[in-house]
Amino acid sequence: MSAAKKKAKRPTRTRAAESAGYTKGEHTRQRILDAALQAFGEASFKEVTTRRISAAAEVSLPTLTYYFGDKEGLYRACAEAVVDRYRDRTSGAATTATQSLGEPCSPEQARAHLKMVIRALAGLLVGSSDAERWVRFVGRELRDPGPAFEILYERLWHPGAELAARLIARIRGRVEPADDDRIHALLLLSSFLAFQSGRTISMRSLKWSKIGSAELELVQSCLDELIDAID
Amino acid sequence: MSAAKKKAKRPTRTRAAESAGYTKGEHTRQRILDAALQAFGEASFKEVTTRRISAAAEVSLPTLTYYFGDKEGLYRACAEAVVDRYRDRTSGAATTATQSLGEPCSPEQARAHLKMVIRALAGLLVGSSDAERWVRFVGRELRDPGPAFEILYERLWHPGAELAARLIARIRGRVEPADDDRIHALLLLSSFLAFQSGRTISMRSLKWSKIGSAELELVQSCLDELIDAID
DNA sequence: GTCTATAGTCGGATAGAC
DNA sequence: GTCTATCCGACTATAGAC
Repeated sequence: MSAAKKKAKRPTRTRAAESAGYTKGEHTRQRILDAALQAFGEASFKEVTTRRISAAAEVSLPTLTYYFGDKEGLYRACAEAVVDRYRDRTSGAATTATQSLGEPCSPEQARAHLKMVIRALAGLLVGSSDAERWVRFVGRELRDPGPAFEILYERLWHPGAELAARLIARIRGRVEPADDDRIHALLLLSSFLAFQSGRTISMRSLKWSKIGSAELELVQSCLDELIDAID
Repeated sequence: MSAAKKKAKRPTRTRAAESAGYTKGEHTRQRILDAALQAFGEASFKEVTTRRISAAAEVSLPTLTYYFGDKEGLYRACAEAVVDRYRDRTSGAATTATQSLGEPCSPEQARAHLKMVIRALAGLLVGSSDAERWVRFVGRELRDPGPAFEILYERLWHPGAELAARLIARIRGRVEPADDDRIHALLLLSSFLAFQSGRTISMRSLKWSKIGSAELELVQSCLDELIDAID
């Protein structure tokens, strides 16, 4: 509860071994982070135990403390890892779309960009198996704000939602997005998020045994229809 | 973990006092249920403590055991209470729409019915303040299946999603819903659910300080647009 | 860097009095 | 019906050896 140690005591690891690329410590740290990300994808901050994470990472309990200070520090580190990895994989479509907003852009171009952004999001979820867990992690934290809310909202959700809202505004011939555009963006992103986040129910409703690229393609064409309907 | 005591030991309360309407026990039981419903609306099964519920209901801890057997029994009782109360308040629009499916029905009639069902859902959320918590409870359980998943899926979600899918099929001139119709229904209901369930983020994105009937009206007109776009 | 051992807290459930 | 008292397991975090 002491407010001072925001960044935890993050191991110094200053001297030596930087030429080798990885110190042994960095490797351990990464294993812990992976295990934590997986765990926090499946359950909430309170539900996940540090014991479970340490077991999955095959380290002892105090090792988590050594690298991340406390449970909250580990949680925040997960959020930052998600933001980074997510950025790497969607920056393409996002920056293209963002650039297009700088110059004059026809409604149809904006529409195409919006579809592209949504497709990039969806593609992310098919390509890597753990991206599915990131979505659940992010969705949960945004619905029920916890220690990582600010990180995820400011660096992930807000930029994405704002981009979508601006594209929708352009589709409608506006420059600045109005409430109406933002609500549309919110519903669009929410439905996509909910579909992924609620895989269990989606699959059960549709009698699918998995959500592969074929299934996702169907969902995407529905989303495209929704985007085509804007205006 | 013993499979036998499905219904917990539910107090007998067989004899007498049925003419008075409520025994003292029923009143206590209800207070506990209300407190539990509120708590489970705000946090998950694991996160909520029985201690907190008993404190909120102003009874001692073993009293919960007396009425509901154990924590899971209480949780399931909450789910059943939600199903019942929800049914009471939306049966109007739902049965009207369901009946319309029995007889020949034009696409435009089906579209109007679908809008009506969505509006009934939304109205439920404005009318009573605790309905908002039911939505969070239901949404959480459906996303992350727990002890009450079957109850909520079979008696709440599935009927609703199937009704929506059938109405969408009719809008498109079909009789039996195809995958495409079901996906559309899923996205529609999900976006609505997500909007409510993620109030924090919705309000922050739109810079609203509350979600009252005026705000909900805006959301509904967006949803109407989405419904108008079907076909 | 990573461990074992343990302190201190809290949660679910039960025994048994009234 | 409702309570007080209590057991026992599981959790987070820390002390200190290696």
